[in-house]
Amino acid sequence: MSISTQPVKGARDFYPVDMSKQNYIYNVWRQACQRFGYEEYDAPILENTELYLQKGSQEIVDEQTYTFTDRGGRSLTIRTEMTPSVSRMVAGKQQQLGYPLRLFSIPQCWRYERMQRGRGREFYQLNADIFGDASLFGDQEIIELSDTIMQRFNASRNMYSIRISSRKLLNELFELIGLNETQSDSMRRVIDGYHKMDAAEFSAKVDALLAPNQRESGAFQIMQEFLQANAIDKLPDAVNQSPHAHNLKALLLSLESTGITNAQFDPTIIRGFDYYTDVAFEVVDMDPENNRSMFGGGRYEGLVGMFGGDNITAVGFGMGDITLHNFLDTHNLWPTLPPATEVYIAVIGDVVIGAQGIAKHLRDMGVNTAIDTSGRKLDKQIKTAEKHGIKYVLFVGDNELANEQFKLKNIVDGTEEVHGLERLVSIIQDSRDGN
RNA sequence: GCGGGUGUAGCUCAGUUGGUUAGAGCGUCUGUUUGUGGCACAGAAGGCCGUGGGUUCAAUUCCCAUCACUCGCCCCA
Repeated sequence: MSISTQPVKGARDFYPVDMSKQNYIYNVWRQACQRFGYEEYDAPILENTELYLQKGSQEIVDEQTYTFTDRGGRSLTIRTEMTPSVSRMVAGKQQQLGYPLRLFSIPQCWRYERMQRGRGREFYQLNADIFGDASLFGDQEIIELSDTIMQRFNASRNMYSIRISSRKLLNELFELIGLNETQSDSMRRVIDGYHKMDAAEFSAKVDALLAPNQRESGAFQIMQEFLQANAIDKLPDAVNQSPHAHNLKALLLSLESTGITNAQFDPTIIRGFDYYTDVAFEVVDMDPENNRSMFGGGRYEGLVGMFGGDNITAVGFGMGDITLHNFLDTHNLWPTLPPATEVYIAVIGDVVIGAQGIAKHLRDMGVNTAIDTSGRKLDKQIKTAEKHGIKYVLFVGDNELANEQFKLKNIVDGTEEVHGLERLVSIIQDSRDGN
């Protein structure tokens, strides 16, 4: 019985080809965030389990996390998301950090999920947040950053849609029709599944959670009217003039004025996380084959305050790499990602030491260079270069070393050129931005 | 938690209505080619047919169990 070559269930191996895709994603994320003035941070992958137990979410910790007891008897949990950690960090140095504080990170996270398409257990998730800016401009900026990232992945506006809602508006509505805490929770769940049910099922579920007097006072009609509002100006009269509705209108207007034409009000946006308190949004893939919510975020006002000290409002979003992979796959948006190695030196005969000198020379001139010291036959050396996707092979033998003229072969188009090293380096440099 | 599918060569998969030495393509290695890959030709290596049990003269094939992988539903802080 031999040891399995498979990674742990739900975990991922990144061979070089996969890693270059990951790095492409990380680079787009990082550059977009930095362009908006966000600073990178990181936190440990392990946290005290209590960090995730704040909302009485024992069940979630038990069933969907990697939790274990360490040698010191502490209960630790591998992070399932970054928001609790970053809130902890901000709370820990809240007097020293300047506000508004813009932070981003690309953490590896783990959830003990049941496996299915588009859902592994290990994932990487961009997290970007603004702390200490309560204005609507913060919400706007976070959504604009999300959108910019989609644009940088070469998505066009008909490929995705930004759906925006407001917890506070929803709560106002619940209050208006007289729902208590329990009823509100149930109602949120019904709304969350609104698109998956037909009218009869919906009315049955709503009826089930309403008290008779609420039913008579027209609560059902108001809910229905609200959920059918596919634009912000179609809200029911009852909440149409509320300050939260005004905020949403202002937000949508300002987004549109920055060119984001694919943002719209969507009353069914709930977000699974219950720490969101106000504006919440989701970015949805419009492809009929992959029509699903990809990522989202919103404002959360209570997390930093949990650690004692002052509360600090925050707005942010999280974007996972797996759903992004699906998006780039279905819309065919992956660019060609050449390997970092630019030149592969094929050694002819017994001149490895001389060839190493050439390799050093190339490296000193800024060319990423690998050398074949295997002593294998020339055709095998070329084949290895091809297999690794390396564009150029440089041949080094006795003659070349003697007269300092080298043959550079372009494996992609088969052309060959013989020059001195300086000239060859400039050819390589010229080809970098081209193909 | 519920339901479906699949386990045969490094990879993708055939196949055996139960019967001697188990098949293909791709890949790998060798050679044609002792200084030039992709094409072609010739050859080679590589399999407890997932694991355990049962039926049988005989099981990779049929039956049961088990494990692994996989897809969908539920869930998704």
